[in-house]
Amino acid sequence: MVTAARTALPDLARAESLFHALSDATRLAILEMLRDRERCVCELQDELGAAQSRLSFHLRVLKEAGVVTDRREGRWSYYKIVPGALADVHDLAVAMQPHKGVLPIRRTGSCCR
Amino acid sequence: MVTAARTALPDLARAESLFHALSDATRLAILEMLRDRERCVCELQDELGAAQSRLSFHLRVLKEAGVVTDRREGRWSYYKIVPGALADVHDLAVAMQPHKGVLPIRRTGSCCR
DNA sequence: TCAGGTAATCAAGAAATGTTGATGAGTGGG
DNA sequence: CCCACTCATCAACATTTCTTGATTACCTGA
Repeated sequence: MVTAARTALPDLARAESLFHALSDATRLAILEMLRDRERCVCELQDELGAAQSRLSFHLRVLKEAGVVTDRREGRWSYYKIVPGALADVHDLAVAMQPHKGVLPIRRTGSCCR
Repeated sequence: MVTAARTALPDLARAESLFHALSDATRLAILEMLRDRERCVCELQDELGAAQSRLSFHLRVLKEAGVVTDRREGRWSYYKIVPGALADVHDLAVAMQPHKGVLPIRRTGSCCR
């Protein structure tokens, strides 16, 4: 659990869920397919060779993390990337960079306690 | 599993492991602490109020993902962020951005198959 | 209205991940 | 040499995540 305290990460839960959404091969493959245009589930199904319920599961994870949105059209659901989501990932990576001005290593006899 | 095919992600496994390393609150808290300077395990332990074996577990995940490195000094192990790792995250986020030139939605009667 | 196509949801099981407490290895002070 | 300290590793368990197959709901064309 870890209590947040003050942190450079504006929203810890958001970071967790974003990174988790991107931490799976199936989901990365989906995103790769969505990079040029939106797709319906059955297209993803065909190209990725994955079961429909499996795609539904992963699409849900992506959607709940705000990485994709869906749009219903007739029988089909079209999914596309939310560009801002990847911008957020980008920003998080920047925010997590170690500070440039490297502090001198503390040389206090004992390490802690 | 999902067969890779050609993908914009240079190394899918690397992306998976990087994002997975960042998808946990404890690990993000550790990274937050390592942002200004390196730390020994017991410092992390004290500040985060986490059991030692738990920190060891998470530090290993971060290390195997190439996000941190460790350095032994006497009894202590000091961990610090590998700056290039976050640069990689940054680059991945950029590489995954949807294409700017949005292709027209295909209007071919049937969706797929 | 009915049949077939598309996709979300569910339950059950499998697999991966995280937590805890215990043990053991290496280090260094006394 | 001994003891306390730091830390990695381990086994056992708890929890979460993923996969699969079945069911359900909805839409559309005939």
